[in-house]
Amino acid sequence: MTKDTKIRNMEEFATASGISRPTVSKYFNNPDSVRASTRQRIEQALQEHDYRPNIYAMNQNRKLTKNIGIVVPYLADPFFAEMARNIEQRCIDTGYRPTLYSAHGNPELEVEILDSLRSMKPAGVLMAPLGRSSDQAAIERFCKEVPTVLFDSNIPGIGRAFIGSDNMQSARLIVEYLNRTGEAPCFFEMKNPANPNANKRRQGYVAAMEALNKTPEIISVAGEGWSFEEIGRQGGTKALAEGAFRTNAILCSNDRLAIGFLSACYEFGLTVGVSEDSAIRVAGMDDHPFSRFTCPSLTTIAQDYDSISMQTVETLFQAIEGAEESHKTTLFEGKLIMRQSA
Amino acid sequence: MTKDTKIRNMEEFATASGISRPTVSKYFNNPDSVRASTRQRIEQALQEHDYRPNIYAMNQNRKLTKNIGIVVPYLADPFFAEMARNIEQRCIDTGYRPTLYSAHGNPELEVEILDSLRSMKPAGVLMAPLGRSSDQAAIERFCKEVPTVLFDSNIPGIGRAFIGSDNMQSARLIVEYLNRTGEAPCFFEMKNPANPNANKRRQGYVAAMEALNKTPEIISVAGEGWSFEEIGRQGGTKALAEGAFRTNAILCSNDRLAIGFLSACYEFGLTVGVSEDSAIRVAGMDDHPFSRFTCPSLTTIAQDYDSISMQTVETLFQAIEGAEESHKTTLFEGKLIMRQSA
DNA sequence: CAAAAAACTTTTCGCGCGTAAAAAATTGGT
DNA sequence: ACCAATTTTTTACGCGCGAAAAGTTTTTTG
Repeated sequence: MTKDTKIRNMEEFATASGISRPTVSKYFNNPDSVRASTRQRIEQALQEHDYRPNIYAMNQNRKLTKNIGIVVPYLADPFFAEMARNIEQRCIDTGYRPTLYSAHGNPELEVEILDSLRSMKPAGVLMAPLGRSSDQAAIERFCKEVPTVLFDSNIPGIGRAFIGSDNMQSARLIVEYLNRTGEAPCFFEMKNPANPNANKRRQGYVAAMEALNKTPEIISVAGEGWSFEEIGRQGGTKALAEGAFRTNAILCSNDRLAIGFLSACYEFGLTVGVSEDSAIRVAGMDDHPFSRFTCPSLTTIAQDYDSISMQTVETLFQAIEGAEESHKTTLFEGKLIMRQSA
Repeated sequence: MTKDTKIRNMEEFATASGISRPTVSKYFNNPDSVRASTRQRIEQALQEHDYRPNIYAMNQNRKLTKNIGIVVPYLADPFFAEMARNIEQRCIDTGYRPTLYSAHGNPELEVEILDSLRSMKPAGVLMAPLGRSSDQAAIERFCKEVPTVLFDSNIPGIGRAFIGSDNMQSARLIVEYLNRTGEAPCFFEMKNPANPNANKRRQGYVAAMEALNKTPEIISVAGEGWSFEEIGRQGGTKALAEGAFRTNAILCSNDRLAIGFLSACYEFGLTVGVSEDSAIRVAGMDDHPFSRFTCPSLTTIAQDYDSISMQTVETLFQAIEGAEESHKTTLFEGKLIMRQSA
């Protein structure tokens, strides 16, 4: 890499590579749009002079930028961190520039992110909304201006598409497993869940229990925000003290809640697990990255991270290219992950 | 909010607000740089017409943008997610636009992020490098072009400043505590730690042990990458099977490793805790967000998240304004968090 | 109240690139 | 080697704003 002549702009770079500036511009817009021989000359000059177009000047006049916004509700939750990593990489591989935003559990920040996003004219946005607390009107307005694909948490009718997990199927799967291997489970959840998946899961639990001719037993605990572990621990402690559980199997609405509940069980002196000498079985949902390492390791339903993220970005790219307005919903099935807790 | 006349650019907005365009421009550059009466008129017009300057046109000509880059090594680690959240908010409050990047444990991606960052001409960058695997030359080059403050993980001599934890002090604190309340601890770590803090912690452990006239016992386990829990679990299982620990107190190099080690203890049938009937005591370092919820809850050393993030952004803003070239290192003391595991 | 200082307006220029239209060059097929 | 199709060059314009200079108004100071 020889950096003899410093390139200041595209004009100079075009001169240095012996190509006209508009053609170079065309190349940066889409390398395949120029003849192979031309592309080679540009790419060779690129190695010699390490020039990069000014992104601000580029995006100022382009009708559509190559930017993709990724919005998640709570980045300190490793589930979303993993998801974001996955999605980011796919965007980069397709030649786009992803930018990651987290609402940090705050609806107002979520709207601010959308405003900020609007002003950077993204080609599209991938968004997992906060859910119940979201400013739905604001999100709807945004989705009308920018092609947006929702994932993880649905807001019916908003955005170009929704990709998520089949919570009904997942709940049925784990309920049937627990019932087959012991007592049918009680359902442990937050009273006012932030995430709409929680409601689907409760419905799935009830449906699955009724199909088995068992009475659903739901324990809803108080708590706001995204500190699910703490809510699970406090609510679990209270519920255990009150003897609220009618069976010895507990299905938690999600893994983070389950992690907190496990902590409550431990403090309560209850041994958790599948084995004969255990007092209680606990299962979660999501296959959170840390669930493998709880004590005991957590039996759960794994969401299909890869499929969800792939489908999410592909759907967005379709929406960017062709202007489909259909609002499809795609759900992926969960897989049973059998570990030691249930 | 009346949106009668659609504002397309600053010219139109200036006309609508009865102020000249350069003054409006000045306002957006720094609201305090215009007279109070003018500011009021602009802000009133802002409410009536909801205009936002084109960020691309803005940044094209500004020598320094209002962008701040935040680079972390691994976002799926809740420690960095928390840190990022904290730092992000502080930047926004100061009127800057932070953008978050994660190297996802990949040194090449880390360099790509730096390249991408360069082309967006940020006012400054806050970076926690990957550590040992980082392309130090590339980072050094970057730091010479853009004011950069390093945090969490130091690369000596690079960047405007480094802000982190006092690992030596932290290690001494926990070693003394463990020694005072039972047997002196063995040190459990990764053989080739990605993060340079690990080395400081080992040094701190050795120094503290020697000060107590005890022989340091270090168990280093194999494993690459950022799957610390899995490395801790596998390495822990192996070490336990081999009877590698000379005392019944184990100090893990960080909480994630400790979480994996706890999992190994559980599978091994060892009861962990401070109580008389426990077989082994386990402690970690970092006060990871999940450490409160392990079984048993993890005794650890808390890093001072708030102080570190505050000092980090303040140092950067000082570096942006005044051109100090001193490269200060600031370390914050850790606090002992006594829980049930040790 | 006059002079000095500060804030504002007007004018003009340029940033680095996208884009469009017309002219010129290259390519491929026969 | 010739014509048509494709690609590239030339030319020209505009995007939305920052910035500098010079003139004008307002505010502050003594």
